[in-house]
Amino acid sequence: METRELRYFVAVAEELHFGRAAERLGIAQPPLSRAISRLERRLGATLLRRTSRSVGLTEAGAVLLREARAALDAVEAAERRTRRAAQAGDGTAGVVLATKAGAAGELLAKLLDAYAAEPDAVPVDVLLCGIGEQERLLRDGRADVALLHRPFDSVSGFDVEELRTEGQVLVLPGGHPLSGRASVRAAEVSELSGLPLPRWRGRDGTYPAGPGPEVRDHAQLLQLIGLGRAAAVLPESARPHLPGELVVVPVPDAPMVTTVIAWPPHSRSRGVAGLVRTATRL
Amino acid sequence: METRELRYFVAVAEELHFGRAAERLGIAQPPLSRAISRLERRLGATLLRRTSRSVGLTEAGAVLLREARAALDAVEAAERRTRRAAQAGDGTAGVVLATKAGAAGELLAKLLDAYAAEPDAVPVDVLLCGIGEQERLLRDGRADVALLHRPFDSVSGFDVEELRTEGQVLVLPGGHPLSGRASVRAAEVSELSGLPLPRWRGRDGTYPAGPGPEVRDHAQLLQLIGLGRAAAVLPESARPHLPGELVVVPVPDAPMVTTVIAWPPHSRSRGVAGLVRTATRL
DNA sequence: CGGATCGATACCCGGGAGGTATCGCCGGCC
DNA sequence: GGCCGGCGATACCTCCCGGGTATCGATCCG
Repeated sequence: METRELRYFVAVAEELHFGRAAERLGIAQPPLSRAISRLERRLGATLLRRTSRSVGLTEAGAVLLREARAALDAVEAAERRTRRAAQAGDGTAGVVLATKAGAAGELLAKLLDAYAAEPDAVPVDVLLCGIGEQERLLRDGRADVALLHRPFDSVSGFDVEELRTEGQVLVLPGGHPLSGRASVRAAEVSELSGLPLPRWRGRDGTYPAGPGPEVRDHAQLLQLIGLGRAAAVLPESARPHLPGELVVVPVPDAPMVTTVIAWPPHSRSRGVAGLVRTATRL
Repeated sequence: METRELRYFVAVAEELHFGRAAERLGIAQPPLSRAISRLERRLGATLLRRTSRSVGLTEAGAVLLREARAALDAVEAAERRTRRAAQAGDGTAGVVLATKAGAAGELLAKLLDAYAAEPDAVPVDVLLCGIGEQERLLRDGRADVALLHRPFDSVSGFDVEELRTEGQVLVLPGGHPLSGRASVRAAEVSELSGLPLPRWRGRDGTYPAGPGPEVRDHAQLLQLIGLGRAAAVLPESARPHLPGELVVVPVPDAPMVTTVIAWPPHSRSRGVAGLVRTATRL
């Protein structure tokens, strides 16, 4: 199977419409039809169920869609990482580290400082990204290593080292009834009088249904809390970055948050290895 | 990048010789040269350093070799899993479970029994394989799920659920001086009088250097122990399968062995999901 | 210095990727 | 019910590129 065929198939499987898929691919519809037929013939499998009014995935097609996405990510990653390795001169190929904007601030600073002091350090590019974006970057090669937060981020398919585990705290606008409490139970948080929890943007760009304001990053969230329009449960380490007018109450029975450093399993380049070693010794 | 180009590059990078690589690929040498040049031009990277007498990898070439292998595995897996999903009729696509021959016997039996009793069970093909082979099978799509033993098998890049943790025991021929002992320390094992530990075959087909017989599977090993030519440290669960003339002594300070069920992160098909669910409930 | 080895280059051929035109099927609509 | 419009498949053409053979040029070796 050639990657072109996989790209074609993914386009059709996502659009469920040959015409639109062809347009998206920048080719005409007939070559696309032919390519898919040939793919089906070579695989000995029916991938799409077509009536002349609609297109649907078969069981085998659904399998190929999942697998093809993973394979295309891997190919794309190969291309990107090679390009990067080439353009930085031999030996000094930099490393791209992805991290959530507005989280893990002082840990990141300590890591970068400590690593820069290592004898064999290579340049590190830091990529600040939105919620849930790191997984994607790591998979398609735009990043080489990432700081993730379990259980929020999926680490599935990556090698990880745990760096730190911490509890969570409830962040409230000043003057809220709960703001004087020494601690709050998780159950109480879900029924906060008048203060809805925010809805984070999912990795597909949509928001889950329900009440609460739609939120894309920490800055937005903190502003909303300051305005008395929301409350949120965040890892303890967010505390130093909070503006003074917000109040913090520990939530002892909220799930623990573990910060991990993650990298694709096969890519133990010198830069990644050094960064991971430094991080675990922090 | 097309998979053909990746295959070509991997062949040359492994052989470090255009002629042999071309032969291995079943094409002539000139098209191969051209294909590699074009790949380099498109990537804007020098992948190979050629003198007319020898070929060597550049930094970027080494990166591409690692990444290309992973990408080709993913493409191959996509192809194989799709073929399998297609040939079993819709909905009842079977699952291939890889496990080490001669290990995890009764756990496997219990798992298969329990899963077969589930209402939505699909057929399970069991693939008995050699040491370290499961990782490969899982990566290139010949298997969908595997039973692995940490820390012996690498689980890097897979999703896992832990099933059982157990200690290890020393297996000796009857009549050996240590055979009467209630337990042995790990340090003592490495200096067993006259009984070398076996050398397992690595995943590349070679054996590590050192004394001790070369061993490929458990049957061979047990026979050698019976002949008084070797001793071995094995997980406790191997005990019921041992022939009567062998003696077993616990090694309390040997590393614990964890049996895990592992699967590729993106492939949570119905069959795999069910199998994993059953396994964790065992 | 001549031969052997090996990658690059030159040149040719055929298949396949891509395009346009058109067909056949089907659902909806007046 | 018949006509139209949307959509995927088919037919047919073109041209690029993957693959082949012949040969060159460099380098190492005897």
